[in-house]
Amino acid sequence: MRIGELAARGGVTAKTIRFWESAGLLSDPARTPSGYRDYDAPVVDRLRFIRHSQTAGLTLDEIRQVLAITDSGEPPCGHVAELIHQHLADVNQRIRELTETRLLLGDLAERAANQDPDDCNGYCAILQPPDSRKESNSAGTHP
Amino acid sequence: MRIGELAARGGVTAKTIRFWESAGLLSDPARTPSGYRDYDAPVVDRLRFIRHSQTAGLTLDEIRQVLAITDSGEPPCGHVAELIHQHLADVNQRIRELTETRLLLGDLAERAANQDPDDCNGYCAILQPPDSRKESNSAGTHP
DNA sequence: GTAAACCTTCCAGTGCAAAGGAAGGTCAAG
DNA sequence: CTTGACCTTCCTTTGCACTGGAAGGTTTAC
Repeated sequence: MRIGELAARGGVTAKTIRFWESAGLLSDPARTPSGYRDYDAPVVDRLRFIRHSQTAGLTLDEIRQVLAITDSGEPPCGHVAELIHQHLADVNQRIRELTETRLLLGDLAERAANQDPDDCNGYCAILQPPDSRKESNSAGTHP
Repeated sequence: MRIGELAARGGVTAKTIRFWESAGLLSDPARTPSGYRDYDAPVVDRLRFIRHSQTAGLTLDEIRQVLAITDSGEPPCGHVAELIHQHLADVNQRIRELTETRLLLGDLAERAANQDPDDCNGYCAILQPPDSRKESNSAGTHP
């Protein structure tokens, strides 16, 4: 199978396959006499594996490491479990941050709804940090 | 005040200030006779405003637009409200995605805990997509 | 008087994960 | 025989927000 068909079957572009190859996620494929890449069917599974691992939040570099261990014949379970726990922690942290951001945005949206434009002395009052709204503002650059 | 002091007061680096200036978020400051940037105290507020807007999820380009409107003397409330609602939607979407990822990772972590390395025929069984571990074929690849 | 700390401009690089395009070679159908 | 789809390598660009470094000028402290 040539790269176009593999790309279609794996749900990626040919560009992406060449890129993954150059990044060490795919080993150098066989070539036809004319130099075209010639793939076996199982490579489709490998592509799926990579995409699935991406969905789980692993970077290409981490996926590359897991694949290298897998390819060595060693079961990568310990390494993978470690990566997963690390990512679980990262994702939880990111969710916490975003939840905080959402609260902030909700507050801003509410404020935007009852904002009198005349109160925007200095910088837009909607976007002012809370601690600089309670005092009279000192910002006044108004070119 | 020179750039170093402003940086310290604004909680950013001097490099960042020059970058923001080049990106149009800060107007060209006055200069000392020797060419050093010479800032007024209110610029600290502007830095804070930028950082706070970043926390709210706005890009530098969007912040630049809001600041341009503010600097024009026009109240940017409508524009800002629109940006905020857009970002609220983005953040909610991102949280949904991450929550899904967390579920997936939790599942993977659990699987990793009771994984027999011998079951890793082919690729690491922990990271296999569910539909290739079972017979059931529910095609549901999501971004 | 000198050394350190600070400032200037300009150019290049980082990280991630590709996408875009140029210049050319190959393959199958009509 | 020609068209056009597909393939090759190599190089550049994207987006975002900086960060690093070189080469030089200025200010401040001792």
